[in-house]
Amino acid sequence: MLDNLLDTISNTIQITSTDIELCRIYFEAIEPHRNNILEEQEKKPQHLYFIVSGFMCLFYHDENGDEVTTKISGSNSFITSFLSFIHQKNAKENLQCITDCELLKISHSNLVKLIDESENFKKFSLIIFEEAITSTEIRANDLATLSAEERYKKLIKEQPEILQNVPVQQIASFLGIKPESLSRIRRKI
Amino acid sequence: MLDNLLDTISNTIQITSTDIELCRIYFEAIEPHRNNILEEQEKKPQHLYFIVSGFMCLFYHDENGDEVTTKISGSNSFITSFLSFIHQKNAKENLQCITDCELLKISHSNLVKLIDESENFKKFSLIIFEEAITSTEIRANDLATLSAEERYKKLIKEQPEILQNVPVQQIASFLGIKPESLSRIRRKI
DNA sequence: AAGATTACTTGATAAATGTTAGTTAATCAT
DNA sequence: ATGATTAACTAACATTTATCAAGTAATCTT
Repeated sequence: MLDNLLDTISNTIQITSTDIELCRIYFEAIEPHRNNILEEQEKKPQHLYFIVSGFMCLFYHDENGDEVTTKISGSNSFITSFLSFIHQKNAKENLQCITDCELLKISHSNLVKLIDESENFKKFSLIIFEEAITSTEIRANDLATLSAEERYKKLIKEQPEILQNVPVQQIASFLGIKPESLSRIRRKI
Repeated sequence: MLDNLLDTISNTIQITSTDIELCRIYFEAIEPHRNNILEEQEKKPQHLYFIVSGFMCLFYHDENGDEVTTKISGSNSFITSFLSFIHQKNAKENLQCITDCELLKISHSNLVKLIDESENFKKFSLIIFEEAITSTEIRANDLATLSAEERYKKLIKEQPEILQNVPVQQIASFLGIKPESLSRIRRKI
């Protein structure tokens, strides 16, 4: 499991054998099942998660109690309520497993230690958070400028695995449309 | 002009007379005219701006060359291409004056100094950046869950001054709709 | 395995938004 | 000030998306 993490990290930055040892110490492997909620809305996010295998999402309940999916991630990516995690404030979203997952998690305090002990991880964690923020900006701009169909096509192109692994309802919510509309778009294409 | 800045800061954190002195040193007053572009797409953002009076926006040119407005701000708020500014990378947006403006600007290197010399400003700048990110998240969620009319009503409620000061085209772009649709919504309400 | 529940699809219709084009109003340049 | 350009509004029509209701498929529970 750790190998996936190390591979992903080394795709972005150079890491030393000490860094590898630090990962071994600070990351913990867990294998939660489908539908498990690992972090909750209105609570401080405890961990940053690396997805070795499986799919996870962030969602919140709106005024009507409906679930709104704000992020969907698959293998070899990091996920948490990023901004809330960084500042250790209450999260606005729940973090949930969409499928059974193999994860590596690190607590906020251990991440602080890790960053403290390794300049490489300092750099790397900045990149992760930066990417998370950038992807939110891109989501906003896509919602503002693309039609539902264009957003769906873009999703297929960029993360095709999502189609086989994530329920239509969640994909629709993430795309900002109703499940019925997504059904229609899928049939048409 | 500095008073507006100091008032705004002290709404959020406690500041000392030393802090006030630091502001005097590091912030520079400028009065750019309507339509002036202060920071450009594909270049490193040079400054963080505090709007004493006037309105500013961030926009980018999409594939078709159309302008997409991603942020509109008025008096007593901070604006720049936040993420790019923080990491001193090329901006994805232009920063433009919508009206004639009175601004206070601080360069990236001076902000670093300011943060270094005052724990209060360190805290405060974190809050500014956090708010910028949060507002992007809210924009994305609004675009995903609200109708054009609901988004417009929300904008009226939260920033009514925008209506009198920002061209319809830019408001429409920010709301993710066509100017004609916004015209219709305005007439109806 | 059988029934109950939930997820997905389909169809008919309504509502919202986009498109095109023309008109009026506002702004700009000389 | 005047004509030229740009912005905003309006209307008719087209397209997209939502809503409601029903049917089928998949999953869960016992």
